[in-house]
Amino acid sequence: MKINLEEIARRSGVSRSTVSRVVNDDPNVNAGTRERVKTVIRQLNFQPNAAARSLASGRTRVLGLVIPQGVGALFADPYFAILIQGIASACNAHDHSVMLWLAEPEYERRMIRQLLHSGMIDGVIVSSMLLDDSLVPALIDNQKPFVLVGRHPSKPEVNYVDSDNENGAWAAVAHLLRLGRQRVATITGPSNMVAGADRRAGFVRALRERGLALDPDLLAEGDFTEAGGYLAMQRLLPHKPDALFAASDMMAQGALRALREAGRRVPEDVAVVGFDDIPTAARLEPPLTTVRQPIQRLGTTAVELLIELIDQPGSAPRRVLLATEFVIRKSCGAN
Amino acid sequence: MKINLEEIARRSGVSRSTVSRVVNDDPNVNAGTRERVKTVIRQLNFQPNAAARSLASGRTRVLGLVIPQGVGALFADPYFAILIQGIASACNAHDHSVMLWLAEPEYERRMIRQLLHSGMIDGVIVSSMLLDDSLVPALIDNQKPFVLVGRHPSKPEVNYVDSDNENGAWAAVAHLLRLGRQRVATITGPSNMVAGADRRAGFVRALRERGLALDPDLLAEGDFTEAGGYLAMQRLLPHKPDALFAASDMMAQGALRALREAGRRVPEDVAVVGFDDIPTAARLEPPLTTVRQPIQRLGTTAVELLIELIDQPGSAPRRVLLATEFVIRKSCGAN
DNA sequence: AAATTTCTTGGGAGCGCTCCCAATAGCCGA
DNA sequence: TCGGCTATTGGGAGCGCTCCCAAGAAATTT
Repeated sequence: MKINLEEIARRSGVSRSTVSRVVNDDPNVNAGTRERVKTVIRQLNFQPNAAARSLASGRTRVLGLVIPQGVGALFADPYFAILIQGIASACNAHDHSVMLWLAEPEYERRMIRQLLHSGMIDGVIVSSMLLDDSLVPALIDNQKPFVLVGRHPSKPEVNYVDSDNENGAWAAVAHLLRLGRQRVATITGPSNMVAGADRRAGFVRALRERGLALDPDLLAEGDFTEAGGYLAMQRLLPHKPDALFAASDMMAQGALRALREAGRRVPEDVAVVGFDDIPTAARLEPPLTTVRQPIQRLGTTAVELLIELIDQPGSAPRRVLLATEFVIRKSCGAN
Repeated sequence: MKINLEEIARRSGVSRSTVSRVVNDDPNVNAGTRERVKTVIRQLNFQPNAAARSLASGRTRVLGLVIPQGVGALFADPYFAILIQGIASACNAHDHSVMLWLAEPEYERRMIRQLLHSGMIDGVIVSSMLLDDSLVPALIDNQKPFVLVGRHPSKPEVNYVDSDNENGAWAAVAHLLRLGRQRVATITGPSNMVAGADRRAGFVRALRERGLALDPDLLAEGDFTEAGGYLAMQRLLPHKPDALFAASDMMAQGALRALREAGRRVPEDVAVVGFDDIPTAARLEPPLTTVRQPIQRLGTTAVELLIELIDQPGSAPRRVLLATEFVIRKSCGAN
């Protein structure tokens, strides 16, 4: 049996319009009528048709989530899983749904067209990893509301949520220096990702504040993966660092493996600090000192920002930096 | 400027109907006309309105993906990330989209209503972990096409895709026995998940085939997490196992940690085999022998099955078991 | 040459909802 | 008692598309 507004209306002796008002919590309905209609709705388990609704209203209550596919390797990092969880959870709480788009190069053109012109979604959350993403300009040109998870360096007018990567990194490195470490090395993220650049900036600033110069031999570029961290650490080893700041826990894990193989003790010979505080960080050997970033809150905040943006188009751009937390465990040699 | 079928029709000198035919690749269009229309469509970057389309046709070309929220801990396992990737990728290839639903208990009622009655999606993929899921009966009652990722034990009529967990586990344990191990222990998954039960069944069968009885002291229940594996191993240690089959790599990782702390050498004192072949398995200490399951293909297969099911409702239920692959590394003591 | 079939096209009738305006009923104060 | 208010309700007009039927043109048959 086909059940729609009209059917509910018939069964509760009112008009389609009144049922619509009840469904949408319009206050202009008599309290008794409202109850009567609601009862019928519950009885029939009625749910208004989403397509008809968005066709008539122009809103879908669906948010798009775009995640760069990259190599599948990136997915080994729990970061995305937790982010997705935060986003989905906030969407639930705000009665929205999430549509997921993995940005695979071969589908990108179609993806952008769908995102922008099909009317499927009201706004987009972009987990922005790459600096040269063609998606952001397209979104701006087409006035599609969107929020970046991760700061965007060049366009000042975009809305974003990010962890305070620079200060987080700064705190970690400052701590290592305060402990008396002399040769602090770093494994950075890829240079084309903002998060990597920001953490590196924090590293540099901490050195500067102590009057130390940046020794290029003590800086190795990684790719946020375990394997990348392992290789980077092998490049650093000949230069005898006595401390390491790795720009992600996955890379720190790889570095620990390289150190172990080389017979260096952690933290005695080399103190190690990571970034992220992924679930396994506390269970590494030794437990990893790290900078915790609130990944889940990154997601919920992005959703809230985006929904505001959809409700009030043209409001001033908003940028949110969430504080990180320095978590001391064994690997830095001070607890 | 508002651009729709009618507008494209006007600009290319044909009717709305003809444009619709072109958009939908209907063969009944003159080749010349088709080209003309396509040119205009490309020029204006036209994308048909999704809401109108599904309102008129009753199809949305959107698949729902339901993942049990559980404790966030589950998300630390790369399994879901890879599965999502497989599903999203296959959806792209078939010109569908994915809508993501994390099954949080407090939203479950609304979720089920939306899933079933809002017409938002054409079908559902359920990453079925729990035996007693109330979603499955609801889907059956409402004739919503759906596919389970993970075998369903009780309802024979449901469609599912799964890894061949039992044979995979059997192969691993048979290998350990063939190497001459006498006291093979296992850390199982939670008893309310089918994958856990199936892997345990494979373990038992391998023992039986060698005429060995199941020693309850050598069986500990875990929860597919690293921490769970660690605790389970501690319970097993007093019973002096000389080999371990862990029902997931994450649990194997925890077990390795417990063994290391207890001063047991792997593989000399205890040979260890995991299950999954997650990206980090090869980088554990020692590299983990494991049963690789094709997680990504689980996802793509589920999508293909579901789309078939949507196109041909009422076809015979289909069940697919994908073969696993035994991957030998250091931790089992034979390579 | 007429009749039939095939190819191609156009237009009407919805799909189920929201939005707007008009209509009715009930209420107030003068 | 009457005009003007407000509270509540009903119904028409789309939103942009698909589906179906019919019509004309072109091609084929007899």
